Amino acid sequence: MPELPEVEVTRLSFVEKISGAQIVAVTMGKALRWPIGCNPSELCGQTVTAVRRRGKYLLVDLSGGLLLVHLGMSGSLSFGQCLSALGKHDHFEMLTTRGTLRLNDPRRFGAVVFASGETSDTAAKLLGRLGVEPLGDEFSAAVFHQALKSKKSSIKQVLLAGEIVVGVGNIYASETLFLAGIRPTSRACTISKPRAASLHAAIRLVLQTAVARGGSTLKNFSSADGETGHFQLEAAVYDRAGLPCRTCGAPVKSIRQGQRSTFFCRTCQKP
DNA sequence: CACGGATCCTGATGGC
DNA sequence: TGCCATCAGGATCCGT
Repeated sequence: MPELPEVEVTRLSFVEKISGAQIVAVTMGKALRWPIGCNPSELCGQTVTAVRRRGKYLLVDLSGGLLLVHLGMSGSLSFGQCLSALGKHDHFEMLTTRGTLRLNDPRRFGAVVFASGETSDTAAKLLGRLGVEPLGDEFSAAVFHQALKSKKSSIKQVLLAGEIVVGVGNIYASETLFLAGIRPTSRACTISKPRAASLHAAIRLVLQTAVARGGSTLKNFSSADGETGHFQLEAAVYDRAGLPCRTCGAPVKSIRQGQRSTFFCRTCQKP
């Protein structure tokens, strides 16, 4: 499931294998979030030239356009020699000369959209408002702090919105704010420069570590309970309501912000 | 225009 | 066991 690190790890898992492949057939299952925006047969004969990532979107470059793939809340991609029939939640399948790309997405919040080019209206509508890449050079502490000044809503909501920086999902929003010692309810515009710098560092550290770990999310780690050899990646606050803060022992608080759960420590995270 | 809330959909889980 | 309510890692759209 799809936080930025998992999207990136998914990309890395098949980009080399699929690049150069020619599309042979495309099959659609039930409707995803948006229509694909072309006749699937138009994809046949096109060549996959690359697979890139922008935020949580995968950009599958074709000889005659590109496919924007989003995994939503519950989507996952597989690439290989698919011999089995389409499953109940397989809603997109692309047979190529090098293997088959499949999207499995029970909740169908994901999408596969064809765009004629990266600057087309279709692509611009989906990618145009995205903030900077958290692991790229453009994401500096100074620019981050400056951007936060213009946002009146809570810092947690600002992180989730992805208009300043992409890739911080609901889990990592709580975790990075804990690492930075910032209360999730603080208005973004009130965050001082040194605190913005702490948050900037926390975002890069957490996302970098997750990518290096193969995209495994904190959620998956905590549900893989029992003897973990991966203690260092256990959530500090996420999904730990009422449990003792790992730093100070105070019970972790749970609130809701914009219909999403937020977890934090009242002692360690200052407004 | 910036913000907060409703919304898309299915499945897992917990209370009664 | 079943039935119902609630919640789930996302992001757009709509009303104020």
